[in-house]
Amino acid sequence: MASLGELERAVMDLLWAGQEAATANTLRDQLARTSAAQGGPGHMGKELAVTTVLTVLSRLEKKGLVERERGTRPHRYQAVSSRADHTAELMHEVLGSAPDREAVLARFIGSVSEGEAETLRKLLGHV
Amino acid sequence: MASLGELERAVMDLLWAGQEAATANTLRDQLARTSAAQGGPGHMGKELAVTTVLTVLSRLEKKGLVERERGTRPHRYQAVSSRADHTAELMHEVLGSAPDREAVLARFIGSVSEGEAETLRKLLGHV
DNA sequence: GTTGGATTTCTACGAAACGTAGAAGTTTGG
DNA sequence: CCAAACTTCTACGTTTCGTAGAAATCCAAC
Repeated sequence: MASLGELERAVMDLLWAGQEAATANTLRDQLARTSAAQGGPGHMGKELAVTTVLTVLSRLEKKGLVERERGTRPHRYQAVSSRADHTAELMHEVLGSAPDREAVLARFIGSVSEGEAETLRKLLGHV
Repeated sequence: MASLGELERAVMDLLWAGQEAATANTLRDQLARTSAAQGGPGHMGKELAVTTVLTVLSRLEKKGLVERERGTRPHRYQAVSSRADHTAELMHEVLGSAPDREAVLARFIGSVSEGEAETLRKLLGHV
């Protein structure tokens, strides 16, 4: 239940990018803009129905990725955890399903850039 | 296109576990046994139709996870890459989609057991 | 306090993925 | 050549996701 659809991911990207909680309407507008940016100059951003955005937000809420403030009238939505946290969690999920964790880590480390290897060394305390 | 269904994963687990390439029939029998083991003593392993297994194998082949020898008459199937390789690749996929790779790695490392941290230090050359 | 516009919830439909397998076609040992 | 084994084709039910209209709800202004 971890993977996201295309639109779900786009919404999460917006929520992760913005610091404030956002409303469905705001998100719909931002989605139009970002899709326009991706589609090129001539490609006008497609306006989704606000109900579409709300449906997606509800699904994301059910998945535990988003929470909403129900107090305010236009409900405000925000990501439950940061993108980095979420992605790291995903990585652990992927890793966790393996009986041979060490072997996986070995392969994983083996194909990491030198710069990132350096980062990792630092993060690991590197006594 | 990276995620697998339940049966697809069960098949991959068998292919990863066995060293030899396996036939659809073999896999069907093994699937019956392993599902019986999971289901408990009273739960007799459900025999899938061979065509079911073949369908799944074809789908896995299309996904690039499995290859088959077409020469032999009962085709023989095997995993394209080891589970460790595959899982590590998945981890890179998850990580790759993030613009803030370092932050993700930080979170990831932060929630790794001390034993594994030690393993990682060794793997990283630990100069 | 009623009403209209904004907002949310409910319901729904089409496409794709997956579990499942019968029907039909192909291959091969005898 | 033929039957048994094997593979491919076709198909259906379920779940997930993009998409959104219809219905219900809420609040501000009158």
